Amino acid sequence: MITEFTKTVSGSGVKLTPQRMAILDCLNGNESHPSAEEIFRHVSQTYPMMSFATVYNTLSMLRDKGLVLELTIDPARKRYDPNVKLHHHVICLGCGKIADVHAEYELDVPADIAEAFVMSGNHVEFYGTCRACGNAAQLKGE
Amino acid sequence: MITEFTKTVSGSGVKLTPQRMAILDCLNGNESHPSAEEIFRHVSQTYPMMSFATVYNTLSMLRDKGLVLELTIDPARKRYDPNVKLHHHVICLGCGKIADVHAEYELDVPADIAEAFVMSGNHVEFYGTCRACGNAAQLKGE
DNA sequence: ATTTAGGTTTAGAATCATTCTTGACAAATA
DNA sequence: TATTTGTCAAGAATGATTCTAAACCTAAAT
Repeated sequence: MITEFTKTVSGSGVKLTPQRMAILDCLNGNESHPSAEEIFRHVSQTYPMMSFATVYNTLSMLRDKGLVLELTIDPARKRYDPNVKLHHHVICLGCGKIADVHAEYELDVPADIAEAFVMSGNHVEFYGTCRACGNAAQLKGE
Repeated sequence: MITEFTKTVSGSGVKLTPQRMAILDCLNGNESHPSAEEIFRHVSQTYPMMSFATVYNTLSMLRDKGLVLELTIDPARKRYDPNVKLHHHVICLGCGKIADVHAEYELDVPADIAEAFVMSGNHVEFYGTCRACGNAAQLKGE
C-alpha cells in the first residue's frame, strides 16, 4: 500500500525505488525517532542487499527537501522524524528515548540577537527521565 | 593569574595540573562555544605535548561536575560552554557560529509528557543566519 | 534490440569525532 | 622507601557518517 508520505516524496521530484520505498515505509508515521542504524536494520529485514549508504543518502535527501527532521538532541547519533510540523522533543537521559512535545511557545529573542541573526526556526529540547528509567533507578535504591 | 573558574574547579576536588589549567584558561569567559579540537589547538600552542585525550578527559570531567555545558546544537561536533547559568543558543546555519541567547521562557510541557517524564532541564536552539553569512549570500545574488 | 545518459545502489574504503587502553609518571600517603 | 591514587601521552579502537568507484536500472534515443 502506497502511503501519503510516499506520495509526497514521489511528488517532490524524486525517483522512487524499492529501497527508498522501504525507507519511507519505515519512517511513515514513525514516532520512535529512529537513528540511521535502526532504519537500516529494519529495512534490511525486507531487503537484505540494502546498503548503509543508501539509508544515509535517502535520509540526507529527505532532510534537504524538508521531508524529515534531523534531530541532534541525542549526543550519540542523529535521529530522524518524519513529522515536520512544528513540535519539540524530550529525551530520556537514561535510555535515550525521545518523545514528541506538542506545544507552542512564545520565543522572542533579545534585541541584540534579533539584530545579529535572521532567525529561521527554533527547537526546544527537554531533558528528563522516563518512567521505565525512573523505576529502574528506584529499584537500585537511588 | 588564577581565574575564578580555575578556583571553582580546583575546589571541586580535582587535582590541578598545568594541562588542566591551560584548558580552564582557554574556557574561562570564553563565549565562542569552542569544540574539543579548537580547545586542543589553542592549548597546544602553550603546551605542545598536550594530548587530545587530555582535552576530552578534562571536558568530560567538567561536564560531569556540571562546570561546563556540552552543547549538541552543532550536528558536526560537540561544543563547550563554561557559562552554566540558564541560557539558550542560536547557531548560524551558514558558518556554524553559536551565540548566547540570554532569555527566560515559560516552557510547561503538555500533561501527557509531564506524566511520562520527570523533567530535569531544557534548552532552546534557535536556527538562523548571521550578518556575515547573510551579506555573503546577498553578494552572490541569492 | 542496442546504445546512451542520468540518476541510484552497493560495498567497502576513508574520514572524523570520540572513547578506550596501556604504560609511564607524579603527587600524596603509609 | 614503598604504595596508592590519580593523571598523562600516545596511539589503537570504535562508531557514526561520508566518500568513491564500479555496477545497475530505467527511460529516452538510435
